[in-house]
Amino acid sequence: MNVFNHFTRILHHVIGDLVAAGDLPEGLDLGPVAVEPPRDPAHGDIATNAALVLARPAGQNPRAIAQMIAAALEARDELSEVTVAGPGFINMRLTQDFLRARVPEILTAGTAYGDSAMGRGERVNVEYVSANPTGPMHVGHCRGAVFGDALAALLEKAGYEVLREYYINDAGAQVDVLARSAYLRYREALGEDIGEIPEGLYPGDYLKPVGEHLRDEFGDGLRDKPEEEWLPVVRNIAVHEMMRLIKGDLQALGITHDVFFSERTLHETGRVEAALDHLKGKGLLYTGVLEPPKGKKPEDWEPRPQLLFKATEFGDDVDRPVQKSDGSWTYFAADVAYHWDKIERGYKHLIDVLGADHGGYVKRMQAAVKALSGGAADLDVKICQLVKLYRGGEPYKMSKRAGSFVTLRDVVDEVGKDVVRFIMLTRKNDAPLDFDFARVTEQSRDNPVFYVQYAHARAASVMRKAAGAFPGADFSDKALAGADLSALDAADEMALIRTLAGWPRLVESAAAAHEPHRVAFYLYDLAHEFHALWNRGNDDPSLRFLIEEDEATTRARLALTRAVATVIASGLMVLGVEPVDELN
RNA sequence: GCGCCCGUAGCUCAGCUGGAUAGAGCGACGGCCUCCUAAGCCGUAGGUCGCAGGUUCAAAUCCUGCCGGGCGCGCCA
Repeated sequence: MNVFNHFTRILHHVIGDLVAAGDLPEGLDLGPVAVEPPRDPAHGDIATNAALVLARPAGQNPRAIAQMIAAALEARDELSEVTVAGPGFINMRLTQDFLRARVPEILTAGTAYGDSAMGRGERVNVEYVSANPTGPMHVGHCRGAVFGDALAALLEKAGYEVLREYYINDAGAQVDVLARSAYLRYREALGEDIGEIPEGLYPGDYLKPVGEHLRDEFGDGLRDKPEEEWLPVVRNIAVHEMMRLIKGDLQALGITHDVFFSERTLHETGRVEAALDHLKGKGLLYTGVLEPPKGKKPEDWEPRPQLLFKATEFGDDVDRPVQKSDGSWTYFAADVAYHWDKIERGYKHLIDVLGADHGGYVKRMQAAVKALSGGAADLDVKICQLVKLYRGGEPYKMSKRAGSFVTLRDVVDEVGKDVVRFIMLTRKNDAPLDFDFARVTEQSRDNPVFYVQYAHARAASVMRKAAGAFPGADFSDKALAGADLSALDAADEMALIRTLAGWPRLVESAAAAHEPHRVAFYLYDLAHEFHALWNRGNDDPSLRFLIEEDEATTRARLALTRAVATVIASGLMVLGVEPVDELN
């Protein structure tokens, strides 16, 4: 149950009754009415601004409205206290029984606790990673990869039907470069001395196996052919091999996509022309001359008529070219076709996860989606800022030219997938992130992954001890869900339950905002509360979870412990991190 | 020059889409292990929420203008 949605419905009923009784006017907009936890817990468990936002449209004093609403709410037996505070806030306090009832709810639901129907099964297309198929993934890619994957899982938890998609940029000049680089490795595999890899080609060793693969398949059959003949063949194989590499890298991070969409197929099947025709049919394509950007005029700039999309009609700053001077389509044109394809597949909600260098791309793509769908589809573009690498506080230098860039695989091998995933989500996506190898492998308290894992492991530890202390007792979740919880009454125990009860709301708000990092922060806070409760037992043994001479109290506390572990596991599942029962 | 993002404690960052007295970690200082994992907990210190206006019952949050940083700006993807 989302407690806040529950009381939103109750509040709407109360207001409806007041309208029916003539105490409030009809036609009030309840949209701005918020039911949320007060910032200061001393104010209660639930607060609403209803009286404040209704005062003006109702033409009444906010405190007077608040009094009427509060009087009606006092009849609810979930609430132990209803007060009007300040300018007209209504503060509510939940009864202990209502809060305690969340514990069996969690134990019964298991990690499905927090699942929401908010998405109503609506389909969402999430495109992420989409790294160029020219080599293994490097660290720069892994933030977007983890972010997209966690966002997809979060949306699923919130009740959406999610498709995870990867766009393969296999049509541009860079895959021709890849092909030439692979061809060189092919000649090398045939025994030729190729010397230094020329400037402009990819120098990495990862192309050597591709060269050997080509040799094994074709012998020397490609060696004396002209480039126009071997290039398409080599390119296809090289791209395929690079995608195998990338998929392996992604798997190391625990990421799988449902659809790998090839840019090349858009060109080969005429989908680009079709999409542009579609725009042309709406009168949104024209031939025109663009102004050069002021202050940063390219040397070789010359005014040139070109085919433009009227992006300015949909909020962009300038109209955008879809055709290059040699007649081929721009990357944008293909992307227009790609997004049109998504729309035609029935997706009304599109999300693109892109790197920071694509920031300037957002408006034109949103304009295109608006134009293509006639406003029926929306596109949210999540920009992931750069990850700066450190080792022990020192910036970690990378040289792409020397081929010494850090691969995603290096990072995962060194610190583990769970650490990489969690750390990538400890910043908002649009804030830069520092990643320090030394710190995240240290397993110290400033490493949030281990902090959260430790809480989960401690919970598991208590359960192990309990089984030994009470031989024959049934401490299964099913049994604990039926436990008498009246022993749970301390302020910090109730506070912990409140936090647990906030998980469904957090799922919904994080999903609505497309912000999976909120899950990571929530788990950190939850772990902190649990650690604090745990340590209370160090000062006062009667407050420990296991009281050997009091099974009833023990059962109640174990139920709470399992509820904490369950919600942590539920959250970690969204982040794609394995909960552990022991640390080392 | 234009667009987008960012600016919150010494450092790294949250702040629940406008709520009440702005929070956490690190760093500093001081406490807590014969006892469920001290990889933990508790306390102290630290703030003109970049600056100035505006919107309203209420602004770190929304609007405008500046200041500072990042990314981008036709034939790279």
